[in-house]
Amino acid sequence: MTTPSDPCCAPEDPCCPPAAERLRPPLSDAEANEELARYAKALAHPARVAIVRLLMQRKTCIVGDIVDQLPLAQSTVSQHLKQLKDAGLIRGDVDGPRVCYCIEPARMAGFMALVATL
Amino acid sequence: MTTPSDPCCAPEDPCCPPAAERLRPPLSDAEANEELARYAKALAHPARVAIVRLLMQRKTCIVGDIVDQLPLAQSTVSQHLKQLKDAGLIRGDVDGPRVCYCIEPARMAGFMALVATL
DNA sequence: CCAATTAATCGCTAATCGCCGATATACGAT
DNA sequence: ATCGTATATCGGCGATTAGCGATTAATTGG
Repeated sequence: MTTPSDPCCAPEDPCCPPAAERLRPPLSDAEANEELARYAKALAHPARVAIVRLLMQRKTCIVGDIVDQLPLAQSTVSQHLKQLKDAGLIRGDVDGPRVCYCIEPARMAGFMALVATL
Repeated sequence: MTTPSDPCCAPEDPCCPPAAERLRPPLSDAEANEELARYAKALAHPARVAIVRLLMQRKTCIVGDIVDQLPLAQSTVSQHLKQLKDAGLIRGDVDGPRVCYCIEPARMAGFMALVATL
């Protein structure tokens, strides 16, 4: 079994390759703009930037620990997590009564690549 | 006089160093998050991404040409330009009856640097 | 099975965004 | 001085965001 202290996104589960990697059709100019805008929108709030940074630091995906790190109500943090997840930048895995979030490295790399094209 | 065809942000006016370069005090973690969020918010719309890309391509800062490139009303484009300007990513110089916008390279580099810290 | 814990979702409010047409402002040309 | 062009700003509309407390759903421990 997986160790209870590091339940999801463990080393043996690299946290990304499963389904997300599509072929990336060339991606037209307008599409690239929309995709970059979507990522940027996901990061357009300090709390969400903080969450992403937190998840980048602790490889182990945290849960309600995120709530403790932010001066916001649990429901508000949950909404921010949802936005990041909808944008594809993070992923949430259910682990018993709690949920572990972790970065989607490929998406993050895609975002950085798009920023670099500016 | 400057050539009428390339009125502002001309090579002899590098378009950035005048006033914007402050000392950049170390910038705390929370401040970095807020700054990154501000930049991201400015780019959180496809039209604004398109504007930035346009300004990066044509070194000569364009004017209402931007309006012609976008499927939006003049007033709407003006609003987007204002948001980019307020975020510090672009600069607008009055040139007679028209206004020339151009990238603020230092700010753009700052944004990319912040993204790289994620 | 029941209680406790965790996270997501549901209203709700206030604020902001995105869009537009219309109006105001600034400037050059006549 | 006036007209025309080029931008910015205003007012208004519907949609979205950000925040919260309260509630619900899921799961574990007793």
